[in-house]
Amino acid sequence: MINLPNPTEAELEILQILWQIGPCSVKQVHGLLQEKREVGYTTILKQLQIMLEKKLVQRDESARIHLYQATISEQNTKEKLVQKFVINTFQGSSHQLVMQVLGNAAASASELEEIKKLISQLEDQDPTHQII
Amino acid sequence: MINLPNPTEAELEILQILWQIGPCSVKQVHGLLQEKREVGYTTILKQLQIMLEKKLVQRDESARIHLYQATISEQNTKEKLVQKFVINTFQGSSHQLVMQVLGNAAASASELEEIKKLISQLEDQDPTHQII
DNA sequence: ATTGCACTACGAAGTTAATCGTAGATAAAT
DNA sequence: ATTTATCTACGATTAACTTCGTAGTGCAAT
Repeated sequence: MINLPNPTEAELEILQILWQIGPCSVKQVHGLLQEKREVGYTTILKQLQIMLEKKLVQRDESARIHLYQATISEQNTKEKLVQKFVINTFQGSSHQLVMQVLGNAAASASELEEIKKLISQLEDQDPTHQII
Repeated sequence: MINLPNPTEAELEILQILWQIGPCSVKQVHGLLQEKREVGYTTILKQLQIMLEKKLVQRDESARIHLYQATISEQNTKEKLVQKFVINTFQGSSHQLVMQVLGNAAASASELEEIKKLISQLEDQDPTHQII
């Protein structure tokens, strides 16, 4: 379990697709991205090749059309990205980040409900188990 | 009120200092950063000059030692950075981000208390005022 | 078998970020 | 007035990201 580099912005965009859909051909990935923005086919091909070098994805070459799939998990990757973001932007205080998000881009009632539920669960745990 | 570019990582590091301390000389900024990591004096000087071009900071040149201060507010800047991060990483769902942070890097009891208080306030507002 | 299509490989260019060295200018100290 | 220390200005370098064009390869269809 070596530590792979965090994905870049463009790489993350591709990973989101792979996480959602599963193993994909270049054509598939390109097709889905194309719906959002103009981008060349070989651009995506090259990105996937680079991601392969970085071991962010692996590929099945058994068929002529290679299939790519993510080697890093969505959950774990996002955790790391959040962690880095919190350090850069909020000097490590994830609490500050939460307050920011809740305060400004608030949530709908049902979403607040969900968050409250999660907080209750957290409070039921060992209260000395402070992670922040 | 033109829209300035988001600060880069290195720029944000400097801005945090300016926000915290107020107007600073290059020497001051460098001194504080030096406590955290090895970095050359002219690196910081150059950064501040670039940030000046980008209008992220302004400077007082009346004395020989120039004093730099942020032109963009901490609150507004962080809002934009969070927004961009949420789009890139959580496809725009800030709710997902909050759940992630609360779930993984949980908070201390007092911090959860604070968050709960904020949620109550939000719930007391017009419930149709959904922003997410 | 030949032609055409779809896919991969590879190289190259354009950008932006980040870092630092050298040189020049100003003030302070002798 | 020289020398020394402190700042600023500017250029150059390096590395990473992103993008795409061209070329080559192999399958498929005539």
